[in-house]
Amino acid sequence: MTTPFRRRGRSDSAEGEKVVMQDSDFRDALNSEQYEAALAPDGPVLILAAAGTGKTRTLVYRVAYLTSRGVSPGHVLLLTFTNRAAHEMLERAESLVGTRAGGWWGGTFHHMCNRVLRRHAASLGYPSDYTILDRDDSRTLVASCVRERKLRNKEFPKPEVLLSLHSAAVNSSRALDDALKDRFGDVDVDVEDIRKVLQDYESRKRKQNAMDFDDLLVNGVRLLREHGEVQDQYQHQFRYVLVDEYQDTNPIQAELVDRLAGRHRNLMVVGDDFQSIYSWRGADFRNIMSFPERYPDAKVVKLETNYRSVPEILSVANACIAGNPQQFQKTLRPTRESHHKPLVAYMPDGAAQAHFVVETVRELCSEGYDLSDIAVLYRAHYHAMELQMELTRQRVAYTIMSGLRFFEQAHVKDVLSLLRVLESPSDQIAFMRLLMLFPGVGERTAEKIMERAGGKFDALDAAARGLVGRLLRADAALEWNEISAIMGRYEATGRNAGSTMEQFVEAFYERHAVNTFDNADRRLEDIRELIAYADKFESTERLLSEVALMTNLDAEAEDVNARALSTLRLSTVHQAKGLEWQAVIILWMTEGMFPSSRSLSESEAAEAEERRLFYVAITRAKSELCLCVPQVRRMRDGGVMPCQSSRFLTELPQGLVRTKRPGFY
DNA sequence: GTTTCGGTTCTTTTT
DNA sequence: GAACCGAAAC
Repeated sequence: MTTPFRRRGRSDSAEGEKVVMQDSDFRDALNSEQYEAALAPDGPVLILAAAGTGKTRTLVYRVAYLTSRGVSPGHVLLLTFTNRAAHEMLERAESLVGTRAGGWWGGTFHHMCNRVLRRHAASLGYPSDYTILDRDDSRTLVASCVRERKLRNKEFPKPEVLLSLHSAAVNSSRALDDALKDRFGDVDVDVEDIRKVLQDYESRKRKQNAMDFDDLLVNGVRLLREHGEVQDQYQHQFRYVLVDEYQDTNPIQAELVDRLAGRHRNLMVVGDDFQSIYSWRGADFRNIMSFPERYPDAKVVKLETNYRSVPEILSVANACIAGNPQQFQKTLRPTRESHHKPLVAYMPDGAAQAHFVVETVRELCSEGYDLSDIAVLYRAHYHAMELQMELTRQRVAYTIMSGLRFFEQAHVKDVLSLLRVLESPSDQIAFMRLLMLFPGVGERTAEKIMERAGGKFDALDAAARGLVGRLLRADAALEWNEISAIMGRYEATGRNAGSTMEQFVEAFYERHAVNTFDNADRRLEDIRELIAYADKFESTERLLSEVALMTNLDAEAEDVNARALSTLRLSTVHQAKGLEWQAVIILWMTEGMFPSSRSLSESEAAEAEERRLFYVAITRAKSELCLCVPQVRRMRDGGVMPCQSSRFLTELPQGLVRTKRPGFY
């Protein structure tokens, strides 16, 4: 699908030079639906883009269109949910238009807020060098609040639960009570204690000048709401606001968008209510449903022509989603030639499923597909454990979009904690983490040391470092002194993150890792990568905030690798959103697994969301789709649990799929 | 009183 | 794998 002007954008245009695009360029590159959307006049626009209908393409051409009309890049804001989506969009737009990077404002909601808050933090009473807490940091902090209030009996909810309650309340701007009621119903919980702990959490974040992911959004909106002059500034700046995956916005994000676009009202939102799969983190697809009411003059364009999948796959997708209530009606219209029907394979158990997948992958390869054309998708990471072992045994190369993100791994966080301490004296979480690396220091001792240091630790202050050394036991103090020397040199090296981490690893962490982890080699390899990565940043502070927000970085890096190295791709359905493969295999299409029984028990609306998730999974496939249904689950204790076919399969009309029963003898 | 170690259990989805 | 728990070790 190379277009003439994309090549022109790459080769003919010098830096910053604009490529003039004419109406015929757009007509040639877009179908009539896409054309109508991309060249829509000013004002609010809602694009309902069903799966595989060229949504990104349309947005990219919208940006090109604006540019060709002389809109300066600095006046365009492009919001997406993932870093990957942002990169893809900006890259494609750049290659089309020929403008060099750095023009448009583009990125995730969290990035956008961070960028704005760094500039205006003072208005909200934060210093501009606030730290960002990732999920693990937040958990640690909540756990510490619980411990402090001596609530550690079994009845009290775990930190994760407390956080998700808090987040649910914050993201949908509701009272904690409502969130509690949703979660626990009439189960007896101590509301007061929960409230107190969460208040402690809030005040400790403030004291440490830290924001968690939710704070970035909440404070971003608060800044605009409470400071008219700041809101004015950005409303003027962003003459055009484009939002991708609008169906996944939560109320805070929707407010942010409304405010930013409030002046010029050139707001284009793109989404597909069928693909709304993030309600558990506050996303509300009613945002997209009610867009035409909130913007009565909105132009609505539907993209329904599907370029991705063969008709047989689209029939299954259309049938699967038809039963969901309250959605915009859209039907995927195929453009591709007819192919064979999707396959439903019944096998005895998980082991047979793993075998079957390997076999199927080999067959597909012998039919001419490359390994990188194939993906295995599943509802939850643990569904793929057995398959991972089988792939390793059979030497099939695969990359996994893992559940544990690169920057959340213990060893990476350990090394980064040194930088965090150096950059912000009030970062208690990082200081505690650093202390606990030393022998004989656990939670209690670390807390005591921090108290003695006055709740702060200025790593650039030799006296403060000396004090900590004296509070450690002898063997730990020896090691501390070496680290102390490295901290002392930090300023002199020009605050060089890479070399500081390098020294830290050499003087201390390498030994520590070997003694702590059985796979120290691999972890140290990660750290070397981290050190190399750090060199790309102009300052340590930039590195740290990027790291907190780019938890997905490895997935992106791996994405490139997988394509280059030709490996099979394993991924959750959530992480596969926005991607496509020639062949898709979906695991564990059984009741309890997909739909997940856990999520069904959470809320009434869960079944509809699981069905949308299944829809997302199916619509990733271009030509081949295979659904696996193991008949039993073997439990750890040796027990056997019979599995029923997923309701998403049994409710399909007759005749849409082929069936097969491999592995039965 | 704390830390550390070994064994056991259970895995949703993410910025 | 990692989080949790109980018991041994410091």
